[in-house]
Amino acid sequence: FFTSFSIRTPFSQDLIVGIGRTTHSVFIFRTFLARILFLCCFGLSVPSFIEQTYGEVNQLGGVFVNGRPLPNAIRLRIVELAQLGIRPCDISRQLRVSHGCVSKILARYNETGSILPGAIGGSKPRVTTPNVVKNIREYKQGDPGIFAWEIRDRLLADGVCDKYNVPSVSSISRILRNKIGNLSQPNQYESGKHPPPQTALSYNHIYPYSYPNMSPTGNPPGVPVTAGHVSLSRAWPSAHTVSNILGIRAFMDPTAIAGADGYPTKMEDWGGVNRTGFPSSHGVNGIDKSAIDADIKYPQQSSALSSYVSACAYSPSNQYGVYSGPAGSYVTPGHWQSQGASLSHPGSGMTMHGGEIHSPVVFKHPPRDEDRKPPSPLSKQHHEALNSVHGLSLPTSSS
DNA sequence: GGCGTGACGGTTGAA
DNA sequence: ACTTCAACCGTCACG
Repeated sequence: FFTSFSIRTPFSQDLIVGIGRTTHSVFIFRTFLARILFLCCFGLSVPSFIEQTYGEVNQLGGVFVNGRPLPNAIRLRIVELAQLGIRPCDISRQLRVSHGCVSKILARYNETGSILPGAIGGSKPRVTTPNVVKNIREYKQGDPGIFAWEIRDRLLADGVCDKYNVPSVSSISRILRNKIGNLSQPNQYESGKHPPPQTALSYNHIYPYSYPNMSPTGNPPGVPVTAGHVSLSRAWPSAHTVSNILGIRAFMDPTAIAGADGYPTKMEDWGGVNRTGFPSSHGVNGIDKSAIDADIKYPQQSSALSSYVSACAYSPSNQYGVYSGPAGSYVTPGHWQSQGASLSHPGSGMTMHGGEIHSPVVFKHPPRDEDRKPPSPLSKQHHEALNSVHGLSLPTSSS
């Protein structure tokens, strides 16, 4: 079979050699080594070179970076072409992106109105926020014999949590064990003991961030620096307590008794834990740094895509690497800027213009029937318009 | 032949 | 500074 691979010099665009039948990392790697040798010969730094030139070629001859999202420009193009009535299979061939990817991007766009990929990496917002821990502590203080499942029920009943972000019973048990300690035991050993200074640290010693609902003292409103932090954490039972005999770490390890305030407030007071709750943290003002970064790293990208970029989850470094374009170089520097694409979202009826990268636009809208109807066959005018606008050579027959 | 879907190998970033 | 882990990615192959 044939394998396509790319050759790149630091001074030129990639040259795609051959027509791909399958991805063949060996050739990529061989080229990779050749590039390193090349650069070493010219005294260029390898690291900067490495970060720019990895990538693979798919069966269609398109270049992609495994694990990384397609550039926004390509994502935008996929949506544009779909709106012009081009079938996904034709888009796939035209842009040399796998049809699975085209399908996925279009499905996501129809659902969310955004062309952006989801948030990559990170962790789910924690459910054991300081407020939750505080309530758990109060429940435990009020009823030292309360069971974890009862606490869970009370968190729900009191509206502290909803069914989506209520901690599991095991989480509550862990909180009781590690962060609250055994409240049912009297703190008979507390008197006269002074805690290590580090136990009194507030959030901001470790998480010096400021959050909208966080007071300058590092304590969230409504979560005062209370007994759990001060008195409970400073109970140091003797080595002869049942807890110590049983080897419960919370009593032996000062760091395990940080108390509720030991939590970072970064994720506190999440309204919900579903993934769609993430976006605002990444892009409070719609198009955030991430999108801008992406544009910087993909100079071929269009500023017009901003209008497709909702404030959805999007990690700042979500896109990098080299998309030298597929073999056909369907994306060339400057092309996107110059196309002046004026595109309307089917649901929003908005018109897209270039140079509006800072405008936050959220396209979330209920899917409409006309959004999902099968595209009408391309008219000749459509073809001509598309060719003139995008510089694409579209197939004249639909299949 | 078109398309939805899941496995796969990969990246990312909070914990 | 490093590791872990669960999110995401696009490709590929299958039905």
